[in-house]
Amino acid sequence: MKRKITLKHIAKELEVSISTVSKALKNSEEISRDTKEKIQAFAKLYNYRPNNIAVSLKNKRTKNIGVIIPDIVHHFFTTVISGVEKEANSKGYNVIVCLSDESFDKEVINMEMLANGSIDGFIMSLSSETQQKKDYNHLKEVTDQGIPLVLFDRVTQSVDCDKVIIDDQLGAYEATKKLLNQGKRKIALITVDDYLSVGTERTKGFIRAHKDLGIPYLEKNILKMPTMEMEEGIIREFLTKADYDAIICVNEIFAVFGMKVAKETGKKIPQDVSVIGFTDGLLSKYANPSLTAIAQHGELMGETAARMLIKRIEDESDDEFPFQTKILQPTLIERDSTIN
Amino acid sequence: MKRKITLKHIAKELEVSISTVSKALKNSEEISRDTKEKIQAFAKLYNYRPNNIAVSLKNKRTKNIGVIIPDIVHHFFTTVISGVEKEANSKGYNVIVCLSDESFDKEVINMEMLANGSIDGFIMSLSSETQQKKDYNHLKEVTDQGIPLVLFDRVTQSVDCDKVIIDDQLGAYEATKKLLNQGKRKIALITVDDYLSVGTERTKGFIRAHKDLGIPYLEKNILKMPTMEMEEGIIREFLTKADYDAIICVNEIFAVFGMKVAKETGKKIPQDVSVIGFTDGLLSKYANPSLTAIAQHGELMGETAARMLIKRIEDESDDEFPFQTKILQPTLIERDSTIN
DNA sequence: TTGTAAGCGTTATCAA
DNA sequence: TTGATAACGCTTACAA
Repeated sequence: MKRKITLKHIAKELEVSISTVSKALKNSEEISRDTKEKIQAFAKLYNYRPNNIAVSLKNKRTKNIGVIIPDIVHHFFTTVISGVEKEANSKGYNVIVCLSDESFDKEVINMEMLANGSIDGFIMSLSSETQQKKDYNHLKEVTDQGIPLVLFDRVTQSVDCDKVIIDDQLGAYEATKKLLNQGKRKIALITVDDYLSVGTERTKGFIRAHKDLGIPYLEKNILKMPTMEMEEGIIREFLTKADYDAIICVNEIFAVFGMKVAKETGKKIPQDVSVIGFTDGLLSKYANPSLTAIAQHGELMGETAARMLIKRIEDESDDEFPFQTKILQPTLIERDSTIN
Repeated sequence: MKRKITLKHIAKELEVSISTVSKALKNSEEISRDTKEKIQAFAKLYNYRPNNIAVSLKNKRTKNIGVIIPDIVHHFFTTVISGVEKEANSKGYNVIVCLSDESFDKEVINMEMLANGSIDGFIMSLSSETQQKKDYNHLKEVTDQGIPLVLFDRVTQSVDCDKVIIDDQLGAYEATKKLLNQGKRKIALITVDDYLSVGTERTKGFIRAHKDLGIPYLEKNILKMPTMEMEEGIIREFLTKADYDAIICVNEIFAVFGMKVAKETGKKIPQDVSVIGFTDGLLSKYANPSLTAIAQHGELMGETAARMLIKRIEDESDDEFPFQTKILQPTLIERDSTIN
């Protein structure tokens, strides 16, 4: 077993001091060419690499970014990680991923754990429990300590930090408007309870589109699911009883399932019922018929969040620049579940 | 901005030595009750938390696990991460996720980066490029340094380490047998090129099932895709020309798409054509008709890998126990794309 | 019962 | 041009 080699080993072997080795490997002007060459050759031969931990302790920079997300199974979060990874890696950062599992406690624990020196900054999306409790002390603790934080997608007004969101209201607005313009008058909306920021916004957009076009929306056609978790029974019951000619859903799983129930009850898609879902993931693409979707651009969101965070981390100036909220534009991807 | 408090601060404030503080916070018997209480109260008040980096440097233990996977968009890898996270967190470890993007170079870079002290061990699945090149020096370097490594799913014989795989051959074998037993005689197999370990194994299982039942398999009904990436054109062309009464695919994306093409050409599923896919993900569950799938138990795989790794990491005994390869059993989940 | 000092692997300042 | 030393924050053997 080849043990990892350190500056000390090289120094002893070549009978120079540790600091000479350190400088030589940094190609410092202070060291003579001969010595540098000798040391560099030796280091290369033994494949020397500085120990990240020691460097971190010294510099108080870990080059790690902590990402905390509610779950990893929803395609959207996956794409965000992918974007964060990409941007972070290109700037020499690693990504530590923690899952809160939609639990407040796990979110707090993970945050505390990482905040004790493991990372230079956080990128996170709030767990549903956190949004429900409206308890953001753990976030404030972290920002108080001067650790940069970027919230994305599920954010809160109560914490001062950089944010990246998509214009959820606009996404819902445009989807709704499209359907209304095509003559749909009985649109069903399957959304989530208002404590989830995305639920509120999307519902707002839905209502606003109706108002703007002077068409009444049907209160009883709005279903607010308790969480983003699939509960087939609730959706099935709702759609069985409701009178609708279109469905808009807060995520693609609900949408695909809604489509299924509609078909089961003899409705044709998109002729009888048009369906649009949030999140443009694999499900939407490969559903049958393929699903018209509101793309949330998760990868871009991740990249943007990472870029903002790294800028904050690497900002040397003492006068802090003000926090920003970047709002990305959703895109309607038209497929076969709506009339084009 | 509240700066992070250290032992030094507490020591100075309470006019004791740093080691007294350290011991008091560890509830050491050496320290008097009075002193301990005073110190603990102060630490609590100021919310003292030891700096992970300093502890890591001292103990040569980071409590971080590095996970390197080819991509994060395939549902299977996502579930593996989820399993690793779960097991790791429960044992006090964080998970650092790196994506190789199926690239050999990125795999090497990520590994080197993490190997320099950032993690206590690796869990990884080989990138396709690595399996193609058959160059595993980066893995050997790491194991030579005594860093534990657990390979999962895409593994290689060439590296001595713990491994977790599912019995891919068996999965394909059983799926094939089921179809043959139902009278299907013209099964099409959409797999991947042999350089990917999973491709080889699944093809073997397909062929073995035919042999065991004494039924000839159709060489021309086997399509080997260049990678796991979707290339609609290739699959569409293949299925358009082929004469088949069932399809088995190496992943659910291929399967769902295969189903689509079959339907487009007027075939009924499952009456005319039965379809089975590897990976039991969201796509399979919500496809229409829902897809019979060979579950790879990604979450269990992740948990198992993490458990094996942590055992290795925490093993104190000098006589190393031999490397293990755990083989998980796939499960056939029957849905509507096959006759039950 | 408390404190001193060495050490983990680096970097950086200052002295030789 | 090189080296000794202190420092990052913590742990621990040993001394007081």
